[in-house]
Amino acid sequence: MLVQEEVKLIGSVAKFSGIPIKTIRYYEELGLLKASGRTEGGFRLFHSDVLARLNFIKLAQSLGLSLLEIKEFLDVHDGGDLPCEHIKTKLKNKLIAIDEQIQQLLILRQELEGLLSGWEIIPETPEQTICPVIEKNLNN
Amino acid sequence: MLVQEEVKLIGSVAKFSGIPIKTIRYYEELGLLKASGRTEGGFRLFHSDVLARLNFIKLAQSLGLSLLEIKEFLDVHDGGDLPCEHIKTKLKNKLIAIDEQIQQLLILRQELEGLLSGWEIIPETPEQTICPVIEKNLNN
DNA sequence: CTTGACTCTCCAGTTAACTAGAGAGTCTAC
DNA sequence: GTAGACTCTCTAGTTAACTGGAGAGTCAAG
Repeated sequence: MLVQEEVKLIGSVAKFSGIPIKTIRYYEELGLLKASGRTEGGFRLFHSDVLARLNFIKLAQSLGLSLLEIKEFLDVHDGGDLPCEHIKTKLKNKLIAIDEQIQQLLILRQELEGLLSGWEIIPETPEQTICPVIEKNLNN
Repeated sequence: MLVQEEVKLIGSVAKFSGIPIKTIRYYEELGLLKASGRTEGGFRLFHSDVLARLNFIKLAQSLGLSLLEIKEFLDVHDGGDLPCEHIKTKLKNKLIAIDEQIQQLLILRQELEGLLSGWEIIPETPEQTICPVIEKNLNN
């Protein structure tokens, strides 16, 4: 296999992941990340699987998970002997929360689409129309 | 009709909406809310449609909109003569963002479900199994 | 007209998640 | 062996969205 133990400095990781150096260090400080080692002089060394980790963090974060929640999942991944039952419950709750979130997003989506289509109907009324909108959001 | 001009003090609004007094005042300060008036002595008076407004804020917020974004929508609702074209674009972008968010939520949902079902397979292994999980999240 | 619950403003503190800057050391390429 | 780019730690600042407390005024019931 071509799997080479590729090792990167923090700047390189930042570049590849699109996440600022400072943020990476911050994540390390929080325990979301670990450098695989240091150079003689103290520079952090990461191997490239940290990129996947950072991606996961980004994804999870974009979905509204806090860094703390994310850390919990990652800690489990890292094979600590954590209270599995506890985590499992959390996972289940998260699943439910996600379902709710999806439902509400669908609702909002529909509303916004309604508003937009309402707008589209009047294609070129120069400057007269005052946006009639959003009312709908308030009637439920 | 039975529409009575019901007027509430802030404490009552807080109670009905489940939103703390301080937060309501904070929202007013940000311009998300307006009191319909004040008593002689300076107590805020709200009529009850503020509850719908607060609900909308809560919903939108739970979906990841910032108070600023929410304010923009509410401002339009309140009939200011705002740059409609601009808001329209924002709305469209928000729609797209919501779609993406839904997609990613579905992905994460699936992943989490996979993890959970993996767990469920082993119903009663006393204390031996170390959670094998989340790995999947890191392999993409 | 007093008491107790409620509200006011103002100011300061909190949490999460960064972000900026100083001052100093490290690495590498010439 | 030095210049320029990179990295280090440490401290402190920032933004969003609250939250808490002090000190004082208001309201409604008895």
